[in-house]
Amino acid sequence: MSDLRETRLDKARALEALGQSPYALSFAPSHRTAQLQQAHADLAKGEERAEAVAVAGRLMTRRVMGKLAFFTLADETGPIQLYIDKASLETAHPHNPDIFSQITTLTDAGDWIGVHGTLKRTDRGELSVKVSDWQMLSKSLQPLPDKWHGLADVEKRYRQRYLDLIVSPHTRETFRRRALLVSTMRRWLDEREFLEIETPVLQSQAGGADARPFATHHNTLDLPLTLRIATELHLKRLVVGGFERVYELGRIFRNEGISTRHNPEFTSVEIYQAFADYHDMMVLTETLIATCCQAVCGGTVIEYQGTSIDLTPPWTRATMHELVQRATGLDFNAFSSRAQAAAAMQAVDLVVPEAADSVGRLLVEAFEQRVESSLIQPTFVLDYPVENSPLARTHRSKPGLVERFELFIVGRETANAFSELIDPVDQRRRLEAQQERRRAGDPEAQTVDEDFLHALEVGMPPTGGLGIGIDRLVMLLTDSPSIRDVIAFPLLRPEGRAEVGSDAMG
RNA sequence: GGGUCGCUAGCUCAGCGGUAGAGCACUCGGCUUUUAACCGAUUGGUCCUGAGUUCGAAUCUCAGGCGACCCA
Repeated sequence: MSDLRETRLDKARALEALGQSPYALSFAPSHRTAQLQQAHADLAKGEERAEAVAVAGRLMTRRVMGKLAFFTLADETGPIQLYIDKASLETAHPHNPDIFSQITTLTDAGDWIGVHGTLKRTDRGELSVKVSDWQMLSKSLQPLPDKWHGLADVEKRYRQRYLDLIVSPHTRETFRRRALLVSTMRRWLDEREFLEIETPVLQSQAGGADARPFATHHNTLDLPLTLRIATELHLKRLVVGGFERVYELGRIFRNEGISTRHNPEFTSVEIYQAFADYHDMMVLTETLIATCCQAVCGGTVIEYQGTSIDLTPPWTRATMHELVQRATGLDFNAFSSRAQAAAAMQAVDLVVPEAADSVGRLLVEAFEQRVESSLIQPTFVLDYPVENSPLARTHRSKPGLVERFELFIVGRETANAFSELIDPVDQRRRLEAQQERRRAGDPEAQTVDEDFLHALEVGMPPTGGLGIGIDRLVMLLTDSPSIRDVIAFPLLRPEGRAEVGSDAMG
């Protein structure tokens, strides 16, 4: 409503007329509110303490009653009450008899203000700053959302996240936890001598995952480019170069659908450790995630959407074959042809998609249909079919499989790791098979990256590699049902307002 | 891509074929211990957009927009 805005602009002009800018340059708080609450917890009801303090924050509520007013001021650490007494304010400002009416009429909920004063715990027990002076720091021209109900409109919470953050403590806590998780993870890796090295986001050839990329273009070079869909192939080049422990925690872009578990840009960490295999990476994964959980949640047993999740290592390890057999009764080791596997699947009411053109791919289908969503407690699923995993090393003892695991928690894929494929000849064969699938019409199949293959020919040590989806981990540790709850600014369709072109239809 | 639901005042919502409503916020008046302050008065609308049905549409129908959830 422009009336509300106009009223507030009038107040800003009134401040200027008084010689006070509605947009201050700076302010020097002596404390944050949480410090004061803690330091003066011993102050008794009705008592005052003459310590001079300065606090700054956003006005959240205002209660004016004649010659006394109570405001709630919140800084990032939380709220504190302002006790504004007309008589004592006037005593402190003998040359400005209007100071009380100025602070009560020129401020609104949403303004940033700074105050000086002393401490007082009111008769009702609320620690307050008894205000002796005040200053507008930034005049707000827009009303805050409903102070009691907050922002219920989910769309508005995502589109105007700043409002959501102002009124929703839970949202603020989610992003604090996200930051803590990321910093804990980096510290843990840094302490173990993993080097974080940044690899290119803009690439002439996207690789390292089965996914469709975003396309863009470099003008000066007149070069088509894509945004990365994984960091894998470049981090492996760094291992070839002699860095034995590397990682990168950063943004990945995949041109795919949007859902409660998918955002087109998301954050992953990929970690590579020379001389390690996928068993080592399992230990690393459960230790790292348990460490982060401990730091973020204060323990390793947490609640997610009403279900208790125990992240205390060690976690369950089971092969995909075992899990599928347990869930369906089908032993995929016994099938010698796709037709045989497909018939067996149909006999137990499993869907057999055309695109799943091998026993291995059907095994993955059966897993996704009957097992995945039931893996609530953390579970390492081991030993995937080779045709689904072109960058993983073939299994040391099981033909047709690779040394790969995926980690599932609350039915969601949360991490993915291999004993990396370092044999350049085998790698070329696998990528060429992918290229063939791509030609046959699979837009997610991988391409042959000649420079990557050259790097492998130069020589890569045996290496364990791991990728963890940070957003899904944050969802788990913040009890968030949607990925949009853990991404500050999730991708949304632009709000469509009546377009000029549509008028022509009238 | 399919299905279900939603969109009404700045915010939270009611109204479901017959004058557009409430609480909070805003504005004005009162109030020196409030904390969802209270009491009184006022103000505030492209009922998401467009078309249709109807004497009459926020309400019914169709199309579109945006979103949420479920399914693929």
